[in-house]
Amino acid sequence: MHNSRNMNDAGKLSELYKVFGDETRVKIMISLADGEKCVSDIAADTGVSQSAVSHQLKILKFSNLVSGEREGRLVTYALADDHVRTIINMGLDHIHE
Amino acid sequence: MHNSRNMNDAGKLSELYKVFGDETRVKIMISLADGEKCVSDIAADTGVSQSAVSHQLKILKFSNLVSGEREGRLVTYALADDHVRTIINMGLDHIHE
DNA sequence: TAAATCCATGAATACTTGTTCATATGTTCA
DNA sequence: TGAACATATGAACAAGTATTCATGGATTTA
Repeated sequence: MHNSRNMNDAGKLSELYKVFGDETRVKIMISLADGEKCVSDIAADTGVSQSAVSHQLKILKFSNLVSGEREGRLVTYALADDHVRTIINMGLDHIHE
Repeated sequence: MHNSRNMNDAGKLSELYKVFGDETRVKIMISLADGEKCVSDIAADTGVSQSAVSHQLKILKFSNLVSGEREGRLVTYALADDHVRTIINMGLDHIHE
């Protein structure tokens, strides 16, 4: 017997976790957990090309996991809220146990 | 500057979340959060074909997110531990906020 | 043992998605 | 305004993966 509330949740939940399911995006979020950074610094920190970082930042921003703000010719990105940090940290705990 | 510990973590972390990033697998885990079930009951509960359920259960078991045990001609699956339940519930909290 | 039931699995297909490459847009400064 | 720098973006390509279909393997029971 289907539970439509849960089934609906399953779709939303998988969409959320799908965003965390990419190494580049996780690298970006771990990098930002250190503090806000501009795109080129993220690229340097993660070893991912500027273009790839920019593409992934767009996805992260659309998913409300990071926020971006232009400051001059730089655009500074930051984790959207502590929830993101919590999800990352909980995963790290799971891995390290 | 790369931090090899974090970069390594990023890979493991994304692998973990990737497993949660599929609607069918989330449906299965939500179904199992209700209690252990055999494959055909999971299929009925989620509306996913027996074959697809079986394929995904294999992935979930390999990832140590569920455990399976044959009992006669049935095979009963259950969530591996409370950690899985926690990850699911945390995601649900995030979605419902 | 034969039939029925339950589950697993391999192959094929279709779909999604992440990266690269080239280039466009936006911003500062000389 | 032109040059240089920072970021964004579209197209194309490649890689990964979830489902279906058909079938094989395992277990019970008549």
